Amino acid sequence: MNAFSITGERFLLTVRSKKLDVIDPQVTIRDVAKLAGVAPITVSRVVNNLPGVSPGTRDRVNKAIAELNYVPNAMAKSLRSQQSRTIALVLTDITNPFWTTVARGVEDTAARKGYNVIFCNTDEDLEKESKYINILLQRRVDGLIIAPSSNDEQCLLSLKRHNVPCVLIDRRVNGLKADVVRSDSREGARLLTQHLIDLGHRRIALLAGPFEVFTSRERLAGFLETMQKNNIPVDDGLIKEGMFEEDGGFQFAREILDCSPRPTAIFAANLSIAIGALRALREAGLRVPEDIGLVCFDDLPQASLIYPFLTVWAQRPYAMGVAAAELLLDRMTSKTRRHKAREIIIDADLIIRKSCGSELSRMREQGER
Amino acid sequence: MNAFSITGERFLLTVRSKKLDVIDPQVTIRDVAKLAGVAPITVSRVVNNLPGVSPGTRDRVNKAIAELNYVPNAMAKSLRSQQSRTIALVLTDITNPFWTTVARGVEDTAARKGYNVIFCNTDEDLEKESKYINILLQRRVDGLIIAPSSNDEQCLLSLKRHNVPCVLIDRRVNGLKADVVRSDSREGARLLTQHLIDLGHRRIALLAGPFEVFTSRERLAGFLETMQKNNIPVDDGLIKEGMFEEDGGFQFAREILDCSPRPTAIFAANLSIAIGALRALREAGLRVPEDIGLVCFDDLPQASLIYPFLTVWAQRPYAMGVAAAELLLDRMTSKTRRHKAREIIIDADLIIRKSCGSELSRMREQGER
DNA sequence: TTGTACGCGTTATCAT
DNA sequence: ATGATAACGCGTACAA
Repeated sequence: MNAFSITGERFLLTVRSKKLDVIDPQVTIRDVAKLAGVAPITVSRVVNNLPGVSPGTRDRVNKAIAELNYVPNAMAKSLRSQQSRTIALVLTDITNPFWTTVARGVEDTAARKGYNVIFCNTDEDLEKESKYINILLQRRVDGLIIAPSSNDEQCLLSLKRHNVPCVLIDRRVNGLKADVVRSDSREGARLLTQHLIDLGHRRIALLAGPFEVFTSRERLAGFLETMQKNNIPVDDGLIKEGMFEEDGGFQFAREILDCSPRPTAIFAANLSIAIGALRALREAGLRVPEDIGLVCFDDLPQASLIYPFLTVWAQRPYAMGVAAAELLLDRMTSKTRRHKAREIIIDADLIIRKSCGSELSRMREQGER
Repeated sequence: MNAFSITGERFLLTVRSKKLDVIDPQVTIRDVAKLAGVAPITVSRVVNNLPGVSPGTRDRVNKAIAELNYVPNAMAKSLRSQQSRTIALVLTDITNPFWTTVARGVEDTAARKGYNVIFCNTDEDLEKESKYINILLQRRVDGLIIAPSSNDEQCLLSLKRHNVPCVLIDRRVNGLKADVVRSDSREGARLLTQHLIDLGHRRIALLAGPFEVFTSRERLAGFLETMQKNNIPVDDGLIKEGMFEEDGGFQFAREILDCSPRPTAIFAANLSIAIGALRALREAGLRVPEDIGLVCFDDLPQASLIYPFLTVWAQRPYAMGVAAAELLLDRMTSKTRRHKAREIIIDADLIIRKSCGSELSRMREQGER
């Protein structure tokens, strides 16, 4: 190697590059130092705006940086500093408008504080989830926000073991003491159910999400509580457990329409399910709310326009994303990693659009009794 | 330091950790090696499933890994291997269903090949864009997929300079020779316009996106071409340039409704604009398509249900995401970085939902002439 | 104000 | 089959 030093550093550099099979030579802090005639550490000080560099030197260094198009290597920096300035967002499906908006909240917040976001879709699949977590652990993400796809705490425990700050979003995991940002699903379910009951509905179908998921159980609980409180018997045949997906909503709505007496209203556990159900209703020639009531969780910005009839429990996914990211960043930067788990409940709104029960459905129901 | 060696490595390890102010000691390949009684490189071989390790040794190493909960450090690996196994996705707004779906396509494809995805929202803001690109350059992402927010090639040139493979998605940048994955906006605009014309419309308003954006110009071009081809004069007052956002659509639609004679149809450059316009139309008490025609770019999975009246040019964002990721990964892994730029055009479909011109609007138009 | 020496956790290279 | 050594690019600790 020393033989090359006669020809100067640039040549040596090229040789090194060839060995690594890279076409463009990586310009390192050392190259800049050489060109500016200073030590690497001085360049480091300039790049990071640290004190202790004379204006003249600073200038020379900056010129060298510009000339060489030097871009600091964040990976090397991370290796040294033991922080990647990266967080991960693990959710079920970015395609769902709810998660999309959460993601935007997280990214905005992270970016503001100088963090980048890696996102992962688990599709509610535990295997994918644990695979991702493993990878993220290897990546040494500084923290992660996750919507756990089940109650299995295994994956999450491995995060704890490795001391990776973690915020659960939207869902709690039973028995796991961890930070959570969510909205009050039980309360939402209570209000939606009560709304239907107030409109005169008694036979109400629940198209639920997977009970493996906390949020889903909460919605079920809120529904049952409220039915009970109003002394309305619950027909188990009208409770369907499925994925938080459109196809399930479609399928179940169909099945439910075959029940007799037919339910006069449907409570969909989220918007996807509601949309699927809506498809089935249209197919059956039923109008909402004239012929059958429909309420659900989640909203869309354009919902008033698109679904002028749909009463919803509108969570605030953007706020949830922001809150989760802020809590996480807080955990990451706080000196002490020992702390009590926090649970942040983000407000949500009951948005009542048109009455979901009409005279018609009320009459029909009375006839059924 | 040597003083501690009497007490064994574990203690030494703890001491080091204290210095770094980390609670949980980082378990390194060396710790595993010590415990298994082998050299670090041997552990490396086991972890990476390389040959040249006897079954017995492999076993001992695996046991040590399990006991210590060793997780390889991907940053160190990256530093060494000069690849981060990370790609970036830079788009305007993940909240837009079109981009959401692109993102999903990209992530699925990347994950399949062992890459993670960092996503960034530029909001069509050049400053944000170049800031992100700079950060991603520092991060040494192995490649990036970007929807450029303008025709400014500066940011992108810096990518070229540093030899970072890059695929443009949805939009070309004039004068920049680069890989692109997009759909044929001009053709889509032609077909949508012709569709309106065939229905008898002659006064058609165009609510366009920013002409700074390639896609937007293409849609304008297709519109103009088709009008011209049909010998229909174009009223400049009926062409509005705005963002690809709902509020603009709302605003412009209002303005356009004040024109006299009022246009009989609206061509919205994307779905957000169309939704905004729809709001304005409803406010004005106009129904689609009975009172006014409306067509647009982009579709939603549920569109048939939600907008049973809306004729659209349905691009295939998922396929676009997949294609972009595949092209990018291909560029990244191909030995030779010199190549001709490729342009991949992803099919799209004209989805005609109900007639967008009715007898009513045709009659009104004739009366106007 | 500026520089030297070393270590962050891996792996390529070469030697045994 | 296994290991010693060096290097990836940067920043801390300490010295000058």
